[in-house]
Amino acid sequence: QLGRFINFREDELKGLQRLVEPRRKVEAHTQLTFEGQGRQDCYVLLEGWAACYKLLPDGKRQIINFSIPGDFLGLRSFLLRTADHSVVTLTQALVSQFEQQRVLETLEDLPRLGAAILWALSREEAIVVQHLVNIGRRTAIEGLAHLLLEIGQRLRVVGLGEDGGYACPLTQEALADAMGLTPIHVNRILRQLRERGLASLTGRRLVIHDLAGLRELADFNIAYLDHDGIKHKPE
Amino acid sequence: QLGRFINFREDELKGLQRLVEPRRKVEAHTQLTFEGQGRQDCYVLLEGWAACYKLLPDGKRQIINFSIPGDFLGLRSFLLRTADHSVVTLTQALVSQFEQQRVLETLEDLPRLGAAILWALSREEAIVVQHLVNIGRRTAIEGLAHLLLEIGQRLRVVGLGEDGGYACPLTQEALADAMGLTPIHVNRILRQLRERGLASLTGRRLVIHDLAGLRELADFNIAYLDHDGIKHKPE
DNA sequence: CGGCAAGTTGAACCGCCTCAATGACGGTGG
DNA sequence: CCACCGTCATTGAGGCGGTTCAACTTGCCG
Repeated sequence: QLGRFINFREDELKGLQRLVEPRRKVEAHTQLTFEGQGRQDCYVLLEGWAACYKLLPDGKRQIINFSIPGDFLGLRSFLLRTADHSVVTLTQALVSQFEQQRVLETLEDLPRLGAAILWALSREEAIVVQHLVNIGRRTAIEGLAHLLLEIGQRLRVVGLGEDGGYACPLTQEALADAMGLTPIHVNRILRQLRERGLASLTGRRLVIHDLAGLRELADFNIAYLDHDGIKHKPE
Repeated sequence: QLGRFINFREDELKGLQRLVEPRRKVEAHTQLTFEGQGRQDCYVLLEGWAACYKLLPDGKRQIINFSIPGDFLGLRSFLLRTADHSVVTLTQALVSQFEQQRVLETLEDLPRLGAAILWALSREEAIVVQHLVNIGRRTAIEGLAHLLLEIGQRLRVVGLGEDGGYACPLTQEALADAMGLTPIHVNRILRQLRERGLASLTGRRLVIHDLAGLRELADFNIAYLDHDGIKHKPE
């Protein structure tokens, strides 16, 4: 995945591989990291879906973003003293773990790897920023449309999206926690999308009936996801 | 500012200094970067306040975060192909500019500098994530209280905050665009904060009357800002 | 067949928005 | 020195989007 940013040299690939510990299979609904924990490792999600979220004292949950295969998990608080969020799997998943200390050591030898991670983090933040706009300044239907389009595009980049839809294990409750809404309202918004002939989410699968219409509604600009790093500008 | 993360060596400081171009004085309400622009430089804000935001087609504005002295401007889209946001100054300001190309070259020689930037970016993202929670899952008064506390704490870290309040040039409109509300509603919420004896924002200055009460209301946990990098864990 | 998680629908309520008007302040020019 | 102006703050009345509470359905799995 990082390879989308720069073309790695041999030694860089080797260094990267040394970092990755054996893969681990994980059940659905398992906590991978907890908010507030001190020592933090970072994962790469190889298969399955996960969500990164924060909890409030009264039990409300805000999902920061959804992770699909190829994404980092916990990259954000990797260098911070305490994790600022929790991560939970949404489906069965396959992950591999990085150790903080070893990554830091490797970074000193392979500076270009650091730049690649910097790029990945920037992209992740661009996604979070879009969610902020979704919640803050878009109506429920616009924001939800945007979210569904974004996920579709990200899936396509890693080869998991087909035209016209994708397998989507997100429950209405998960979507609600991501959008700052109630599951009940998400249900009604999904119905609106269906009745308008734009998209329908039924039985773990999203079908897009009118891509152009959805994009127009959501004001979806692909630029923040489409980049493949600065490969286009070789050093 | 980056020095809060690691203790730099001599050569690293020198390399850092070579990167920084002459300081530039900028008027209030000047655009520093535009969403969608291709070539991007990155700034450090030395004096004054700025805001980073996105615009929607219908003219609505979402402020992503506020920048105070010591913050990077545009760090997030530094490595992305197109800027995902705009930056505008809110007051008169003093900035110095980095050039993308030269930073990338320097990173190869000084890998620890890369780690420090990675840390700064992580911290910035943690702030954005808090805003997401403010807007998504907190009520208007809780979220606003949280935002005001966060700014106060950040100011204190750079030596600009006094106990009991701080100079705050944010208009109610700016606060509204940050919180996903209308200026009118921000006004009413500020009144509530005043009437509850928690804090009052009048004439470019925020006075905090009951810090503990505010923190309780906002569920403010300082951890996401308090860290000073991994200095505590020398390599 | 029983049980649980997720989805669906209705009715009443409230937080925040919209539209509209007024007030307070600092700057500018006559 | 005052009249004028633009920007920001303040307040009211009415409406909409989204919530809350509650009930019922559907689908899956043992």
